[in-house]
Amino acid sequence: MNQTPDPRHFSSPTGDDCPHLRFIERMGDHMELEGMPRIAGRLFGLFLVDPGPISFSELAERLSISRGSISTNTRLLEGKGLIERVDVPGERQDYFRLADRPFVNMIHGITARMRETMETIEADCRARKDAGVAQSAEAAGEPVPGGMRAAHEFFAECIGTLEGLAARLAKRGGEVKP
Amino acid sequence: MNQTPDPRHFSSPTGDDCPHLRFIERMGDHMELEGMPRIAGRLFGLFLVDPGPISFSELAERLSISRGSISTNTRLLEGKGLIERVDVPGERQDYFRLADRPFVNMIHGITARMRETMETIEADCRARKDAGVAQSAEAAGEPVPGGMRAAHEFFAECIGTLEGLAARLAKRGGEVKP
DNA sequence: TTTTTCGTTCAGTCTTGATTGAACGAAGCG
DNA sequence: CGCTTCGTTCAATCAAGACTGAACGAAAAA
Repeated sequence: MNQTPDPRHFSSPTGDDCPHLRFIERMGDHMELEGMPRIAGRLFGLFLVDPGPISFSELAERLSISRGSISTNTRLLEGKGLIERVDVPGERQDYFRLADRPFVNMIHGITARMRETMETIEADCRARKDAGVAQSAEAAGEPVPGGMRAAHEFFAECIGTLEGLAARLAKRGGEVKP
Repeated sequence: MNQTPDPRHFSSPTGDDCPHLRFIERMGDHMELEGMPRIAGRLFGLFLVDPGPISFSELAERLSISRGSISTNTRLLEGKGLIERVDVPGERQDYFRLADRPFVNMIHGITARMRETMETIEADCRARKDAGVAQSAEAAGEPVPGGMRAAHEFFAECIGTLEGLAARLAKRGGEVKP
């Protein structure tokens, strides 16, 4: 089955020479790099190009993706706050559109992952202190290795900085205007 | 073969109840989440706990990892500027230690990926403009979809913010003190 | 009611990439 | 020179997860 979006709605059969399709694939690549299914990235890319409400089955057609994958990945993107499910009066199908502030929400997703990691590091540091010392040779004098402290500080700093960026983006508007 | 680090150097056979080992596994998880091999993450975690020069074969022993994987992943981390290969006089083996400013370099790696994506988006935008219009229906009035512009702006903003953070960390010291 | 059209779920397939282990060349040591 | 000990490379294995397609239940339409 064809892996590239249905070119019927665009201009090029391959997609390599159409900025729209290239952009969509690019978001797929990038998202995949970030550890997300490629299809989710392509969906997001499509919505960036065409934010208007798009029906469930039209998504499947335009991207040549099985309905199963559409269901899974739209729910994934919905959970991350990147797209929204909207009711279209008189229509039985589900419709989706780009969320209000997709990029702001994307940042929140990233910081959430970081915060989770950071908190387990904190727990490890506490456990390390509580457990006393003298269990392993190389930690005799210093309860918490400098690297662990540095890692914790790094995550804290990152989270703060990114949420600052999110707040700035949100204030400036943040939503994607067509 | 055992998947957990060799507990001989620590205190617990499972690693679940030793902050050091938990931390190492945690970094493995996090790095894997970020799309990097888990082993690379565990290596990095080990160096955060024990930054001192560690020999090639000791890495294999302590983490119960094949020499092939050590070779591959140390080179990966080296390329990312997270660890360094150091010469230990009189020793035939390769030794590694934590890089000077691992987290600063980590940020640069992230921004590099983002910049790459951003630049291809820029190219798409230019191509979209140059190609004139009137090729697809939904882009008749507006050359570049708002979502593409927003995505580009987002990446630019992210890169700027993160490099600002990197600069701040570098100035503040940035290196991990033992 | 029956029929059709939805979206979801899940078992199965398939792709991708990590990991290993053996083979190899280089380089110090005897 | 052999012999050993390195680190690298590569084919083969293995595992994780994406993706599909069919089966399913719900709900509108007829």
